[in-house]
Amino acid sequence: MAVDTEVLIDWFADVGRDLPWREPDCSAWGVLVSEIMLQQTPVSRVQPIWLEWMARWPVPSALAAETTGEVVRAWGKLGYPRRALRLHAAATVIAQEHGDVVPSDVDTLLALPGIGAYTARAVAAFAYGKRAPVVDTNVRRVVARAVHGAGDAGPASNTRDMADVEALLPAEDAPAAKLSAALMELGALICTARSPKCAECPIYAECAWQHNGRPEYAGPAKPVQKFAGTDRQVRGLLLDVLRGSEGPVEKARLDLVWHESGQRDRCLDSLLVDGLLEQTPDGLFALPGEH
DNA sequence: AAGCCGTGGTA
DNA sequence: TTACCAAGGCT
Repeated sequence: MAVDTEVLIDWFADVGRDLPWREPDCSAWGVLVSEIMLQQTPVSRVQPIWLEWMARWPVPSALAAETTGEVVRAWGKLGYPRRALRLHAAATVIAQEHGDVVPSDVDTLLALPGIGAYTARAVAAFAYGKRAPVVDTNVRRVVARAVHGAGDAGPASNTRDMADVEALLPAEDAPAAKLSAALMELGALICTARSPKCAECPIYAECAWQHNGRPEYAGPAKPVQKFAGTDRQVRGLLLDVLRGSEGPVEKARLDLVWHESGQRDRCLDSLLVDGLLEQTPDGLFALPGEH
């Protein structure tokens, strides 16, 4: 067997990080907020913001009562600020339709904005101790190596990836949820993308990748996202002006952040369309609700 | 379903 | 320095 469930669960209990959203008294809301923030953003950058949010908005209805502009401002530089809008929208639905209680059912979670296949199951498992295949980039890499003997995971295939993990999960809810956390932690701490620490791996002896002689990744090349010069960069620069200002600003101020006017205006428009910015009646630009 | 959506750390 | 990487989701 390529994955020794009990060994992994014990390993996680031993060396798993003491992250605040893993504390036994952390609410399901706290878990949900952490999962959204952690989408594509490292733990070290999420932790301080998460602590601020929990102190300020301890329940979904508290966040829902804020303007989206204030939420975007508090999101800071975590990146992908549309996540903040979706979390605000999810909090609103939870407050209004679910009695301010984060749902525990995967399908109900999936219906909320910003919650996809990973996050829905992560909340079910980590907040409610349910058995659900939690598949993120770490787990995909661990399974690719330990189970399939490959150097890394190929392109994601939701159905197949979840079936792979499902097959590893113990039958009972509690140990299954523990294993889900352990698989993620193994990928984050040991079975990393670059320079995996195989000498410290709790399942080294059973790992199919080791048995295969640690072959290099042989799948299709993974697309590399550019950043410099993209709309993503320009949108970030524009939004950063508003995050750093008390109130609305004139367009001339925004024009300073990027030289190419066509791209600049396209990005400004897309921010308005997304609801990350608003235009005031007198033509200034502001975070939504902050004027 | 391939590409877009931020930001910063690391090798 | 460039390139890769980081608890994805949406269209």
